[in-house]
Amino acid sequence: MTADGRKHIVGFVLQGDFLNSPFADRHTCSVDAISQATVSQFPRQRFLTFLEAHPTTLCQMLEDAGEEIEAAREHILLLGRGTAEEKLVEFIISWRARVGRRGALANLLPLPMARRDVADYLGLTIETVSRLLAKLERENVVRVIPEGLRLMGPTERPLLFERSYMAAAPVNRAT
Amino acid sequence: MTADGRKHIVGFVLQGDFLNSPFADRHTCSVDAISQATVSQFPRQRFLTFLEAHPTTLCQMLEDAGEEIEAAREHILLLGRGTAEEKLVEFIISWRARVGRRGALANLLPLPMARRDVADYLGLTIETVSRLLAKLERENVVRVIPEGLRLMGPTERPLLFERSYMAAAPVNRAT
DNA sequence: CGAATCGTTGAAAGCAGTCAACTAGGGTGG
DNA sequence: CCACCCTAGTTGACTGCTTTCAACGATTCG
Repeated sequence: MTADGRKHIVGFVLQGDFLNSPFADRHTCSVDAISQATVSQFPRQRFLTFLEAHPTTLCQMLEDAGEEIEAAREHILLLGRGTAEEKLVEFIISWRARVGRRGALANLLPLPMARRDVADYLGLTIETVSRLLAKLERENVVRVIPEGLRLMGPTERPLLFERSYMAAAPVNRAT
Repeated sequence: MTADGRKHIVGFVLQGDFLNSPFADRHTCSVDAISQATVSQFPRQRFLTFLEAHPTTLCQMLEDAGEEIEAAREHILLLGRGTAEEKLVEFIISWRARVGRRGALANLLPLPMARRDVADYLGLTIETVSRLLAKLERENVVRVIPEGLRLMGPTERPLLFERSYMAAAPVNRAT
């Protein structure tokens, strides 16, 4: 949250996700549970000692961190350059990709979080989210049900932000 | 970049910064040099072997990654919830904090990047950036000069987004 | 039943984007 | 040397998307 009360949600956590870095000297986010949750807590020093002795695990964590950075950049691109509708659609698609891995029914997408949370995650207002969901429903893309969404079209719809990359500029190569 | 040509700049790199993760199997961003640059390239496999043998360095990289995630979240908050003016002011302040460490003159802030780059970093248009700079100049906050900005006021101005944190919701504690 | 919260919908306002014109500086070639 | 072009940057007028403000329906809980 900002000092003046504006809130932003950084992400939604699923089973097995780490909540923060073992190096951070203070928390920079708060965490709210929106459904039944079990949290495992590791004493910092013992965890660090463990990591020191298990470089493979350490590598794994670094790799995960890299993926998180990548995801954050994707989100930055979305927040900075996407329209409200693109933001919502992208959220639906990526959320489906995440919970889909966990064996949910293909066309039934649970939305355990409130509209307020979706809005705060996408940098929108709840009214805009509500309106856009209504719009997608009119276009027969989704059906809004109390527990979440029923996806009507082919769920294979590609991400709007399929990216293209420019060739990197030539650089001086050093040792 | 998005497929349809919209661009977003993830960050500006200064001396000593790493460009990407040793684990990423492909590049997800391109890099452009906006001034004289020297780039050090490490062969992946040898670098990984080196890391494996130096857990301290590995820890350091993980710590850096954590800081980068933190910075990305800060940027996400800014892009999602800030007004255009807040974005620009926050950029000026944080940019000053970064180059200031490197011994630049206190009130002279170089802006080696183009307006276009600032706009793409903040999710704005060049016109908006230009207008806001003019506005800040009218308000005697900065003076726009060809090489960058001259900061007029006290440079100690606090970040707009000084954050406040909610108490975390109680959770079940596991082993 | 009343209160509170969540979600939806409508109307109006405002901020930033789009389109366009203009200036200034730098490089190129005649 | 100057005409020309190209790019970067600035400024203005207008549009439009999202927010804001407000009212209303649905659901839950005491």
